[in-house]
Amino acid sequence: MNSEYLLKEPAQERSRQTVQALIEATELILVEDGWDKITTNHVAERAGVSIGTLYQYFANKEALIGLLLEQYIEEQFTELATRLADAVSFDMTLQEAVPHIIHAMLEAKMVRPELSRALFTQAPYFGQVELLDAWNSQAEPMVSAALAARASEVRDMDTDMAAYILNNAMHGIIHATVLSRPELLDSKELADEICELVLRYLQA
Amino acid sequence: MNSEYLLKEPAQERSRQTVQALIEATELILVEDGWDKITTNHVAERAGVSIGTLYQYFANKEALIGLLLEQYIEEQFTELATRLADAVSFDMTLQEAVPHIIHAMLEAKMVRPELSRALFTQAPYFGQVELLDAWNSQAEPMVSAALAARASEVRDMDTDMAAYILNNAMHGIIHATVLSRPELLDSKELADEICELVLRYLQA
DNA sequence: TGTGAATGTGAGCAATTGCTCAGGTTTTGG
DNA sequence: CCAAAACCTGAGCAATTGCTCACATTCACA
Repeated sequence: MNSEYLLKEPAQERSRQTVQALIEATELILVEDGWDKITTNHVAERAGVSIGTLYQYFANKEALIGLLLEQYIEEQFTELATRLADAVSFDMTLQEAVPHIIHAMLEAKMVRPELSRALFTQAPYFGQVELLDAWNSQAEPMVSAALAARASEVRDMDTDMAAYILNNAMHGIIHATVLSRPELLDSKELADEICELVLRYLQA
Repeated sequence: MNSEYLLKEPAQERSRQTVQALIEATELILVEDGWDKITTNHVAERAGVSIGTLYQYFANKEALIGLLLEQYIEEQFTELATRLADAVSFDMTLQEAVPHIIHAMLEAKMVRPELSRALFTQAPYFGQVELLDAWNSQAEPMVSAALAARASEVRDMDTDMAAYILNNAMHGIIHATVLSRPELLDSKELADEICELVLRYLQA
């Protein structure tokens, strides 16, 4: 718990569950009924909680969605980080490491796919651009640093620009796939082709 | 005029202008005040038209946005098609043609950038996935065919898959740039790097 | 010039929204 | 045990929403 989106920190276990119930109700309504069915009254009712209680922890409707998003993005990020830590080590060659990374990213997107999809199809991006920026401001330097560290294996390049390109190209592909071709997400064909794109871009 | 989003076809010039005024008011409100300020009353008022008139041509709020989107996407598409027809011919090599195409796509995105941005940051994707699919169902076969026609210049590949990858990778980059780094849109650096990505992916 | 079709009006309704507040219940800690 | 803090309740208000309908105006054209 603890977030800029919370009006006050729940101190007891009871209230911590209340807040979580509210977030889960928000998610459920978003996934099942869509963005414009998310109303404070509706969320409170679905969470089995009074509307007054909702307003003790959330300043307004936006805060509710803000916290849901924050949690989702953090989950995605740690999900990815875990898989990377498991599968990638520095004695791998670039040709070995890239497929693992691609695979990890595709797998991360398959966690809670309904929420992934709902977020992208239903949510107005209002206020989310900053969150995407926040994601990129974490991911891009990591990629850039990784590329710099492997300078001997890749062509001479502006690693910041390359990280920007790779990051957004991959997101574009994955994003489109989640939306329109979810069945492709765990296909070897797609993963292989993304690897091709990335490796060819990097190779000397 | 004439669209599935129109409740009835405006027959006289007067009503054609009314419908256009409503669409423009919708766009103005979206760009200036944001998605959730688009209310039928508000749109009608801003268009200088009675609310009753609005409901003679549009079944509901969604139709209003639907038509705006339809017009925007068509505009983007013809914009791109024109630039491509102007700049790309078949006696160009792949290395010559690709930069022109990239340039055309970046330039197309710079038309009505405020609307581009507003659409992506403000609009719930509800009902837009189909429109993106529609775009892709036009663009992907074109790219795929172009690749097939240049089979001698590119590596052996599944041209459908390659078109899918390239299309969405490019959109991912351009999309992110419109949102967070609009000043990069007409930079040579970005265009060059995208060319590098595409050409390296295609080359034998 | 007259008549029907096309177009336009706007007060206002039924429903919904975000949110408040005065007061009740539960938990904590001394 | 008890008081203060933490937590919870839900009726209901002010504002807004999408939308209707009875009626007025303008147009095409015979």
